[in-house]
Amino acid sequence: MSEGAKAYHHGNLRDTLLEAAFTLVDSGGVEAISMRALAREAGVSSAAPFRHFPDKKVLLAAIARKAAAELERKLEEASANGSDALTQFRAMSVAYVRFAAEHPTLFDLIHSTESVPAGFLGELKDERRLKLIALIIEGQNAGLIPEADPELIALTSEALTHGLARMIVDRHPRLRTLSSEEARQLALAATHLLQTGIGLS
Amino acid sequence: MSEGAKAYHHGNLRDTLLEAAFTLVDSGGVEAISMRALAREAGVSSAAPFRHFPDKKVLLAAIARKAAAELERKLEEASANGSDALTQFRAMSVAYVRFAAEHPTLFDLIHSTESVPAGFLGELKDERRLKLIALIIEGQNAGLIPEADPELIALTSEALTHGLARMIVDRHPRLRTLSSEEARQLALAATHLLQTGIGLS
DNA sequence: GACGGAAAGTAAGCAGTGGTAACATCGCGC
DNA sequence: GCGCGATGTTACCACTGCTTACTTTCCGTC
Repeated sequence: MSEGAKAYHHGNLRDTLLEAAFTLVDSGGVEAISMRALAREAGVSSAAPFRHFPDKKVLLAAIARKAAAELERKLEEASANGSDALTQFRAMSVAYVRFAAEHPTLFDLIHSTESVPAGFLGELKDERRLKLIALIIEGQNAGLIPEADPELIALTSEALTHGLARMIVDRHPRLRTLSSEEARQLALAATHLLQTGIGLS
Repeated sequence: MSEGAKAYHHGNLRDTLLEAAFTLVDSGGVEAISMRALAREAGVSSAAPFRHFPDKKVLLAAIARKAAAELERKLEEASANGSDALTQFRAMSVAYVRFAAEHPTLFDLIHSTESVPAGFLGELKDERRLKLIALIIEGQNAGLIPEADPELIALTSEALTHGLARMIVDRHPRLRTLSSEEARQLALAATHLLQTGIGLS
């Protein structure tokens, strides 16, 4: 097709829409997007998007999926740099909180019930949980982590990091206006506290 | 006004709307309500609600406020039964997670950024944080809690319980379909783990 | 008790939304 | 080269939040 004349068919509308929606959600939240606005921006009629996404929820799910993949990539990347199991474990916690601080609306979307038909994303989280448990066991075998129920340790640690992340996203009074570097420090301090224990009986 | 004839003025539209909206959100989430539907249900014209709530966000904020008050009441109630500071501290954590498990959409609304102009609710959370810190110091004075930075302990504990609550609300693969009794047990186990520590250096 | 303004309701309408149906056009495989 | 499925388009529907202009009621003041 020629450059100047706009073709009847867009070419790769699906990707264009997804990309635009992704950055819009990242910067302005879910409420910032509408099918029609996306269509307008892509220079296409308002019904066109529905050829690629049966309804809005499916679009949101696709965005969530993309965001989750991105998060997973960063977790992967973070843990890859660690030598021993414990360091990897910590690095993943920090990366998780950091992602939430840097992309709050995407983080929110990933976990919003509506957008997820409990399929792909659930599996992703499940996979990560298994990796976490594997890391813990590895750490236990290496004598770095004492013998407690790995599942409970994983769950508690997940809860702590997820909680920190959520408190940041939810603008907890103590944590609002937090840089990602501060988020890193906080995550480290909290996980350290978890690891050493408060010391109660 | 007579009983049978419907009066021009509703009488207490504001409360009626708020109540209806509250239970609707509780059972079906934020998306389940619309100004017009509420008006219809109250037997009133679609413009009437705007006499009492300037816009939808204000309505949602009012609901969030009500839900937050309810949550606070339950926390109060839970801690009132405890004898020592530590027991009260634990009871509050459990009550918090329990509320999330029982009223996920309300819990979500309370923390959703949109609905809250960072005023009343922020103060509530702040107040609770102060009470938590006070409890910790009290526990430290009584020899129940060792001498670590009370603020950090409070924040970590808050993160843990908030994280558990959120994981339940967000339908974490491991925690979906969780009864409120199971939520109680989990909260206890996790806080116990936090308190005794995993034991890492 | 009349009365006048504020409070609380109404009808009508606007712009915008998600979504559907019927029709148009393109491009690829036979 | 043609036919069909994928991908567009236009026109529409029901619905939403919200506003404007008008009406009715209540309630305090004289």
